Amino acid sequence: MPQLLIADDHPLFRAALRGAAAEAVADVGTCEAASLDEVLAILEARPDIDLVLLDLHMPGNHGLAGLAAIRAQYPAVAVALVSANEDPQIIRRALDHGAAGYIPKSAGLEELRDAIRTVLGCEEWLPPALRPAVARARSAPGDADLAARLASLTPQQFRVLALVAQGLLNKQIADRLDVQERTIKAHLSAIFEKLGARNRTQASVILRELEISDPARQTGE
Amino acid sequence: MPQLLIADDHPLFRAALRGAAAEAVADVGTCEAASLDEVLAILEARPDIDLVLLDLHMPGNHGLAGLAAIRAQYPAVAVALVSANEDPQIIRRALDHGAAGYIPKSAGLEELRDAIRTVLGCEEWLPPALRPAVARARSAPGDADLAARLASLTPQQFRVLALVAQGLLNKQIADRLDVQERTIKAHLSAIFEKLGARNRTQASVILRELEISDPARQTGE
DNA sequence: CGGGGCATCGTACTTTGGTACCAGATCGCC
DNA sequence: GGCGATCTGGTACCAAAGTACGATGCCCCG
Repeated sequence: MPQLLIADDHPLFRAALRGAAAEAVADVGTCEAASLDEVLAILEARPDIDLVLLDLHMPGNHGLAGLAAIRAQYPAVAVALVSANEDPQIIRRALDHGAAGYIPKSAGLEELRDAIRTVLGCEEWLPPALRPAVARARSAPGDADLAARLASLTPQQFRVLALVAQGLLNKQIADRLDVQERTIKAHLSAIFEKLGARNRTQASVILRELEISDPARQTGE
Repeated sequence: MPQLLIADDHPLFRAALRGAAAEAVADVGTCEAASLDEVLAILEARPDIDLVLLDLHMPGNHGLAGLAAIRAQYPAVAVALVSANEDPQIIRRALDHGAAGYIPKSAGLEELRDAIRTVLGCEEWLPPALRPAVARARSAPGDADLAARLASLTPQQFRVLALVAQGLLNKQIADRLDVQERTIKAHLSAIFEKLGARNRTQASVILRELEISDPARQTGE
């Protein structure tokens, strides 16, 4: 019985996704989250989750940071993004960062069902209308590389990086994760090595590059 | 003779703004820039600039960072933002951060002329259609505070902060600004004090909060 | 002319960050 | 069982960051 986590801050839209999932797959279990923190907490508590439907823009998740966090901490979980944005460049970036699918909020019920079924079957799904454009879209320079670097982080390393990017001291991070400061230092050395950074500030910059994904540049002008 | 700096990465739109400015004010001098770096270079070279028309989204300037940079480094220069985004919340934030006006790209020639005249006369200008909505919009919590803190930075301190946020070492920043490392440390202590940060990473986080202002998030859902 | 803000730099010190080299424990997998 | 990856930690050392006293000169403004 496949387990689905629906992450969106709009209750109505969550209900719509839940309905589509129930119609798409027999005996599907669903749970819901309204913020990125909730998503990570649920994933931690329930290792049986197979798929996350993740809103690109929800509290705690601006851009691709949430996707990268889930991919790094729970590599076995598939993530399909849900967003109003239909820019092929953004979709390209999402796929580069390991998204299993990309569902526009403008999708109809039929498309929604198809998408959920496909992604649960471990296949990639894109809106049919956008497939050619996405195929044409070039990956952002260095973006695939960035994705590979971030994906190479172990779950614990990703948590450390996230706390570093908030400006915490090593000691504070150690307390938060319930380990010794020495261990944090070990993780950080590995993180710098993998990301090609030379100090914590540069590593923070790299992580924050995911948070921008600036749709306005392409669509807003 | 008022001096105007037009900052937009689209040559056609620069031409339109230049034309409107010429019609709006007799004997106006204009120059142009296509990136934030150019803007700052021109402001450095020409202290006679009175007003900058600044695109919200141009190379090197994603969001309000460019506005804050100009306000901190050249407090005497007025800055009017130009953007396709018409979200009252964003406009509110821009005003909180010291913008002299906000010109939507959908504005007609008549509005454009009016806007340039008004702002050059040291008065605030907003698109008439949006004035009530902006007046109603509450400032983002802590945003006015953030603006005050950033505005209290001296020009040199702002440059130091910008370099810190890129992950540079104190020594590298010192070389870049052609001073001793000790001086950078002095600036950083002052910056931490003003921003309420306790280390360089936290200061970077504060600076990067300006880079968001993501139109698609508010309008696209 | 005095005061204040700004920028510059000096010495000495403490704290934090980061590296080098190392090793035990666990777990999944071939 | 053996292998590799991950997480954990220990000692030691050096570099960088940040603080605490200080100081000089400049420029603007009342």
